[in-house]
Amino acid sequence: MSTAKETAGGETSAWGEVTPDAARRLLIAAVEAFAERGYHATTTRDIAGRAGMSPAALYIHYKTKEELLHRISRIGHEKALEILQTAARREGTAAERLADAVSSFVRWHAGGRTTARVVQYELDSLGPDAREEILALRRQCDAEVRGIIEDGIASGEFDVLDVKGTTLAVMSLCIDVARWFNVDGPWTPDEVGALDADLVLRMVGVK
Amino acid sequence: MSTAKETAGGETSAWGEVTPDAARRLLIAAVEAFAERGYHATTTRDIAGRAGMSPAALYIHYKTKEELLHRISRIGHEKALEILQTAARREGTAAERLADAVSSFVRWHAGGRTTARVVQYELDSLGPDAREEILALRRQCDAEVRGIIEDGIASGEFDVLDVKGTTLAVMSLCIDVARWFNVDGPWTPDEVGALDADLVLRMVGVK
DNA sequence: GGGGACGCTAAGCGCTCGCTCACCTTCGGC
DNA sequence: GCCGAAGGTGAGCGAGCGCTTAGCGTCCCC
Repeated sequence: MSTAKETAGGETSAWGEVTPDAARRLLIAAVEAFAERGYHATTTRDIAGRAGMSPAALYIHYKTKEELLHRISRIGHEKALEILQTAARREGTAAERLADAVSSFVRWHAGGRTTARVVQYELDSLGPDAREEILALRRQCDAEVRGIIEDGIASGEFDVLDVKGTTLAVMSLCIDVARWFNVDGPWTPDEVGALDADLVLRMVGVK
Repeated sequence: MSTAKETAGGETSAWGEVTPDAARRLLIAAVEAFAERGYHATTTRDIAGRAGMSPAALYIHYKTKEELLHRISRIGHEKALEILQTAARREGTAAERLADAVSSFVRWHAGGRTTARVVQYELDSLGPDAREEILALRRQCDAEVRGIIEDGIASGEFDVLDVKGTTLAVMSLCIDVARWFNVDGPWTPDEVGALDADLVLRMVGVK
């Protein structure tokens, strides 16, 4: 549904929906800065500088520094949810859909590590209202994965003791990729995705 | 070895080695503040205030705010390594030792979530030299787990395709507990430890 | 081709940060 | 009973923070 662009690839290609051009450049600069140094260690001067603009330019397009984080977080979570929904709703067995969900979700965390880091680890830097909005999206992500696992149990494909706990463990495996994945490391995002998909199938008792 | 106190329990009980008393109180205050708000969002006035002292008192016991993080990080990593070494070197099959390592490591991350959060997620806030020192400890932790997995493969207990990748996945499962675990949630640290140990055994092909 | 909306900058405001310094207390040793 | 070390405080420094404001160029529209 919606757009049909790259799912797990380019870092900057996913922000096409942000306009005008200057606002998008600032947002991409903010993603990079937040990912490298963290939200609180990043200054508005740093963001504006990366975007090739003066510090004041930021406030033409965004009311506060926090609004930048909020926008990044919401767009990122919406993308993550879209990835999981696509995998959950496709044709195939529960095992196939779970493997698809994990591998594409992991690919997104590895390939778009810069974005994923901000999305997954800077949630607490948001104010209460914004955080609650993002948490709702995160619960939807959990629900998509739990749905697939429940399907697999119902069809007899999976052997799972604790649905909630296993769901959380699957999410852990995917999300933690954003913490350790290194672009210069020994793996490509595809390889990590395939590896983790295999491990997850083992966790739910397939094969 | 060394002390024989609680492994996964009380937050503040593990800092007995820090003296004098005022230095320990400041360090515990720093752990709490860093865990709640992050290193960069925490002020030295906040730390001193939590310890019931004036802002200047901090600099009698620590040269900089970063030295506090460094001390916390080193002691925490040493504790984590000790937990994994104890499990790796005990008697028993590879499966028993792996389950022991995962369950006690997860218990530490869940029960001591405040400390574990700082230890696992504030590494990048350290300067280059301190970070490199901590990374060496982290590599030792990985090596302990990888060792158990290799033992299990050699003895024929485990069926693992990618040793390095599987090791990383096991660590991910344990470490990510510090991100999501909630003291007021539905699980005790013991329950999460047992659940994750079971899932890890499935990942390495036991049962 | 004049005028207003838009996008942006230079300068700087008020504030809080990490950290320092001059000074004060407490206390064990002789 | 005096003395120096150890541990603490109140005040405040210079710097850098998030954000604002006054003003400048560049378009589009009629």
